[in-house]
Amino acid sequence: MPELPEVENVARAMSDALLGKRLDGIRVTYAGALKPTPRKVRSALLGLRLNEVMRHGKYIFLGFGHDVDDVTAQLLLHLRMTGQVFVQSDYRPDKHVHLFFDFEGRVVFYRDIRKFGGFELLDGAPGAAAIPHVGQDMLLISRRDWLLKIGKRTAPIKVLLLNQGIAAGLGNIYADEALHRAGVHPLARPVDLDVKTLARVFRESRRVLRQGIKHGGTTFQDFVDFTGKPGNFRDQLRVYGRTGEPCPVCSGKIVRLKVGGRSSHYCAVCQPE
DNA sequence: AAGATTACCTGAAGGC
DNA sequence: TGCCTTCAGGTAATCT
Repeated sequence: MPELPEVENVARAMSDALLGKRLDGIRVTYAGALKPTPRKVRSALLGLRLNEVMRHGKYIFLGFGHDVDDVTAQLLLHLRMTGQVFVQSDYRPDKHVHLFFDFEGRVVFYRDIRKFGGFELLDGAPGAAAIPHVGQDMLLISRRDWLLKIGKRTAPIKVLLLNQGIAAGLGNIYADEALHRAGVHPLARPVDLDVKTLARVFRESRRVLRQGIKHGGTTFQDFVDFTGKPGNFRDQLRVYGRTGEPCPVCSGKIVRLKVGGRSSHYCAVCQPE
C-alpha cells in the first residue's frame, strides 16, 4: 500500500526515466483512471514534454510543457490503495492495467486492482493549490508547526497521524511503526502528552519514513517500484502485520486494535496506555 | 466542529 | 469452478 516512501520512490524513478521526454500517446482501457476524460487529457498533453515531477504527501504532480523547464499543464497522480506505475520492457499486461503512456517509445504502465487511484488533469499548473485540504509534507513541515497543529488535539494520536490535513504522507503502516518506535500508545491523546513525547513521535515519524525511502518502500500486498520489483522495508516492520508475535524490542506481545476504524498494531509493553 | 460512518473497488482468506 | 462474509486501507462525502 503506497504511503510517502513508496510514492517518493515512484516519483524519483519517473523523474530519472522520463524527465524531458515527450508524451506521444495514451492507451486507455479503464476511463475512470484518467480524469476528467481520456479525450481531454490527450488533447491537453500529447506532444508536450514531462518537465517536472513533484511529490507532496502521497500525491505526485507531473508538469508538462512545450520547451525545457516550461510547465503549462499538470497531471495529478494518486495511487490510493493498489495503484502501480512502472516500466518493464518484458511485461505482459493483465486485466488490471488501465493506462499505457507512450514516452518516445517507452511504455509506462498504470495498474490498479481496486481502481481507487488514477490521474487527473489540472487546469494550468496550480501545484499544491489544487489540494488545499492537504497539509505540508511530513518530511518538510517544521517541528514547531507540527506541534502547534497537533498539540492540543483530543483525538487518538493514531488518527491524527493519518489525518493528511495536519501533515501529509503517513499511512497506516508507517504510523504504527512510528508510534512503536516512539513508545506511544495509538489511543493516546496529544493533549495528555508532554511536548517531549510528542516531539519523539514527530522525530520517529520522520525517521521511519526516511528509512522506508532508503529501503525502496514496503510491499505488503501490492506495491511495486518502477521496475516492477517489490520494496524491501517489510523486513524492518516491527509491529505492523505482526499480531501475536513477540515485540522485537522487549518480547512483549504485539496486539491489534481498531482505532478510528483502522487496524492498529502495537506492543502492549513498549506502548502502555 | 470534530469525530464517526459510508462509499468507492477487487481479491484473499476463512467459515460452513 | 462453492457460497458467503469479512477484511484490507486512502480519501471524499455525508452524517451526528
